Amino acid sequence: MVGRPSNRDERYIQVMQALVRCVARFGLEGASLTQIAAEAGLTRPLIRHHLGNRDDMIAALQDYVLQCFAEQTEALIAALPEDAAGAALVDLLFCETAGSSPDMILAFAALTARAAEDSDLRAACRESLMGFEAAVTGVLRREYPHADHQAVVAAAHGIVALYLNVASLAPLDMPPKWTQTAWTLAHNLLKELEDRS
Amino acid sequence: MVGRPSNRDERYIQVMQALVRCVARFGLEGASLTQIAAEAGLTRPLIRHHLGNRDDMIAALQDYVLQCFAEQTEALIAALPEDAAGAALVDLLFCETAGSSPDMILAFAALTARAAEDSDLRAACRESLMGFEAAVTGVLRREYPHADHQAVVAAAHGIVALYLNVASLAPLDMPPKWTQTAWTLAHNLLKELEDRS
DNA sequence: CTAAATGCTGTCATATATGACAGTTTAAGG
DNA sequence: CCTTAAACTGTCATATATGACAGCATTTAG
Repeated sequence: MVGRPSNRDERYIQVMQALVRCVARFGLEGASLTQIAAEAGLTRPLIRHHLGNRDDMIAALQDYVLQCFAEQTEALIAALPEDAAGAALVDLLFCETAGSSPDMILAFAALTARAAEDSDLRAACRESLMGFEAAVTGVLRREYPHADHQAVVAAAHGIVALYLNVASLAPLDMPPKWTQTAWTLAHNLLKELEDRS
Repeated sequence: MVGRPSNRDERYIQVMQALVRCVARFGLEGASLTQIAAEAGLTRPLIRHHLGNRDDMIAALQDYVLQCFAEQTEALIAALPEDAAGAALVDLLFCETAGSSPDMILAFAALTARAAEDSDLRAACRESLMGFEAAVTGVLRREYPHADHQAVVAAAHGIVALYLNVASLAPLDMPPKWTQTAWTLAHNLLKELEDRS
């Protein structure tokens, strides 16, 4: 092989991360390509060289966000201990930075808004979200095998809803007490499952 | 008074409703003024005539959305029956169109994203949200006066989180079972309060 | 009928964003 | 050193969005 080595993959990651940050703050159409490039520490012609025009970029963003979601979910599940997996999951989601970053959740929300007009995107987002809930359901089902299936599904739904709520309202800088209430509530959902096992 | 009668107030409402719809779909910067005007059934120069430039419009949108939120919350609370107010509240939020429309919630979410860079807006959104939670807390506190205060606050938080989640994911057209799970979960929060009263 | 105040439209200039591409530079292999 | 392939930059043309304003139309009071 002859020629300068390619750094497309690194640039791709670099631009996608910048794009996630920009979309989280300014929305899908809010950030100019120049802003995105600056956020990535690059120039506009360069990011175009690597990623194509704007439509190509947002198409790439869709893949990136949904794939990151799936990967981080998988990693999160894999990192759980054998015992008290549910409690560990909740703690990871709410306290640590182990889950997806708020910016990623906000970018997902921006995609969600656009999904109203793009049936493919809508299906993909739906699947991604259901996958997340299913993963949480799996963890709880394993920890509380004797609990009612519907109760487990409901608990997983509640935990996911509380998590998404906290993440998407992160820009508001809510008081610690507020965030803690969400965390406590999530743990209560677990405890209720335990009591009914 | 001499001169043609003013219709500023009607035009204001008309444009704000169109703006809410556009912002819900395309984000704060996503919709052009021409699109907004078309959505309102008007022309671009006309909406400028009544509402000023773009910055004026989004400033007006902030007031409009936050005020609508407060008013609709108040109306919602006022419409509750004496007995089983909590259950009625949940039913109204999830089933009927009595609560804020999904578009309004999505517009609020768009404002939330911008709040990261505007401390006044951040404080206003925070206050609006806390006010909503406080209103729900008030309803529950009245229905379950002997329940632990923290438990009531937590239940209100959970109901609000579930509601916001359902509303902001409305564009994904989630299956009925999913929405119903959120509804059931909200009712479970009430039941748990009742059991501990 | 006249004047006044407001609603409404057409149109221009400007700013910004985007797309495109020619040309330069850099790093590897032979 | 020479070739090659890819990264990178400068710059132009175009499209779109916005701001601004002059002027016309409409409705009311007197």
